[in-house]
Amino acid sequence: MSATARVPAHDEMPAGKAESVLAAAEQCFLASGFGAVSMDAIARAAGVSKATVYAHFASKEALFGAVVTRLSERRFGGFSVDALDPRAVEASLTTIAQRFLELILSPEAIALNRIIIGEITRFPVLGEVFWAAGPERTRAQTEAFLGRVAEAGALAVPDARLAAEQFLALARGEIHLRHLLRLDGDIDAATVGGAARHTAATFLRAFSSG
Amino acid sequence: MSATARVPAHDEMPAGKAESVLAAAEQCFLASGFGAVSMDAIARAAGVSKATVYAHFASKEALFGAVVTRLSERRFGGFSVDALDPRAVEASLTTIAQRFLELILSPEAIALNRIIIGEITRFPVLGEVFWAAGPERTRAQTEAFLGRVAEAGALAVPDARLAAEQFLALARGEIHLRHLLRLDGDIDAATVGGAARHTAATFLRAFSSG
DNA sequence: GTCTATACAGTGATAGAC
DNA sequence: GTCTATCACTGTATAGAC
Repeated sequence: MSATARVPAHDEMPAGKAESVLAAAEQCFLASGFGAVSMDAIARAAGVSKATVYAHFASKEALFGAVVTRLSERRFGGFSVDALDPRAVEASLTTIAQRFLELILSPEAIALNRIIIGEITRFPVLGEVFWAAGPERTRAQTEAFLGRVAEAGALAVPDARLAAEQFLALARGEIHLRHLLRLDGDIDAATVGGAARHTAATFLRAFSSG
Repeated sequence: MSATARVPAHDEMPAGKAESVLAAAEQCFLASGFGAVSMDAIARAAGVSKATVYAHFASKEALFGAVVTRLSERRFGGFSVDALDPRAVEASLTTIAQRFLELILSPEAIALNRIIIGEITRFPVLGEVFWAAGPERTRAQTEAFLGRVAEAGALAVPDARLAAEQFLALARGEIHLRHLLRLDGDIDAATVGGAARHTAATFLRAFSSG
């Protein structure tokens, strides 16, 4: 055995060791959850010693919280439907459903959702963090869009918030739970497109102004 | 079954220690998940020694699998909508949505769902067990009911399977995820009733035969 | 701050007496 | 089958050198 220190291959970011610990912890936790990952494994993946990990994060729980919070905000922060045309109702609704499905069915989002749900008893606050970054944001965006649609007179939407919840529930369908349970493989573009069209069609029938 | 009047010393465990281990493990796993529960804690809760636990279950994993399988089937086996009238569409759909919500939002079902999702990476087969006992069963029941409704001409349902999925997705809404994330307290009868009525009303607008 | 080495508690699982 | 006592191992967290 050589005494030379092993340098991790993809440590190209000059953001310091704290960042590399955080990145390594992200990958480990997403892959295996909280309980199955040891601080040794995280330190090894980050290319630092365990003492260095503890120099930046007080405990495994604190590190987990930091990882989940950052991941939630980074993952769902980009969802926006501001640019869609409220007069092309069916096309825009189909696009919203498709973007929503691609977001929540992405491997990273599914893995994040799994570990939060699984550890919610131990980390109750993470539920609120995740909700604010994810479902709350997508719902608010959709609600605002439906408000613009109603203003344009293209649909009859007496309660935009309820309608947005129902639209997203329809889009989520049973696919989301099937992915959480590992019953379906990776996302298929055709399947997502079909689900998005079914969602928009059913929603339109229920809320058409005629 | 003997006719002799032989009174056991303790009425607490009429079904033997294997059953009491299973019952204790159910409570422990539901309360804290897989990783946070030790075999010592289960043995203590069952009132037996750890060696007795291992005399009946080969490993912690095997015990966990037995618990989850039994719980899934016991919990969701009773869901049936055979007795509902397909001509009283709105009332029957509201009842289905209400029963469905009461089932999936019950504390036991939520806790079961949590630990399965959280440990699905370690126990992939449990996803199939849970799906067959829960979502698959409720969907098949609802689909059969919608088939009878379409036969009676009360609704236009070209694809009963898709319609059943959409109906249950609408019923699940965002409440289910909020409960999984511990964001809502125990179920409120008025809230469930309201959600069930909204579900039935929206579904009826989308699938009315007129 | 970062490393090596280690303290200390807790875990799953088993041996042997009864 | 059931118990008590114990094993081998892994985990988190820390002490002390540099």
